[in-house]
Amino acid sequence: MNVKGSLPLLVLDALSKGSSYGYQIAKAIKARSGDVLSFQEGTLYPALHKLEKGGLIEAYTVTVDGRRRRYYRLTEAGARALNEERTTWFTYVQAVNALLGDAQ
Amino acid sequence: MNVKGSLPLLVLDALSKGSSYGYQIAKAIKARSGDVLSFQEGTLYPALHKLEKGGLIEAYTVTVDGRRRRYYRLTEAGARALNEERTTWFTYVQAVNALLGDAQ
DNA sequence: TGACATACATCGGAATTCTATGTATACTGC
DNA sequence: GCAGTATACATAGAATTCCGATGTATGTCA
Repeated sequence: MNVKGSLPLLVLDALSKGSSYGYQIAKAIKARSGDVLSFQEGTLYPALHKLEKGGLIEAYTVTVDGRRRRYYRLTEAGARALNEERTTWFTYVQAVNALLGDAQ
Repeated sequence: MNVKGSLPLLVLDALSKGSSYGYQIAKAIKARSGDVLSFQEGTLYPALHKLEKGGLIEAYTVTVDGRRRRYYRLTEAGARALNEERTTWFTYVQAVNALLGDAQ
């Protein structure tokens, strides 16, 4: 299950903890969320390309054991966007929880 | 701003507090959330039709002051769906917040 | 009479995600 | 040696969700 719109936030957050690459980001989000969050490759790679085009992340290629990895790191603009998206997220969640009676 | 996917939950929740109609539901969600949540009519009405087709809500028409209102009430299936969606929502939010470090 | 609010509805487009598929390499077990 | 699985990237097509625009119609207030 995924709420549409939260992937960029999760990717930016993941990269704020250190550079990483698509396959690893996907595994990390899935594992660290106890399988609650699980984005498919067909979702993740286009999202990474879009963030790169928007200048929020930048890429460099590394070959490890014959396999090519496309590492991404957060740009300054990406760090700012992360802060904004975090704020937006918490504001939204708080609003929904208030309507739901916040019974949890 | 809206996180896609949360509208059915918000509509079912609104109707769990009493029967209402589209225009009023939209106003209520917007007002009660302090303008944080705001769904347009082009979004809300199709969503109501879909929930009705799915048997989660049922409609009856009332005319007040010459204006027709299409009231909706929650069905039993709708009440069950609301409980499920609430649980799903809180599970999802908890997972995202955990990844974000829950700094709020 | 004109502006605004109420109340419904649909159409077209944009954005996001999933499923499926394809390419290529490395490792493990048989 | 070969099959299966994991790693690692990518794209195409379809479904879903939402918004903006537009349309219809009525009531109220200045």
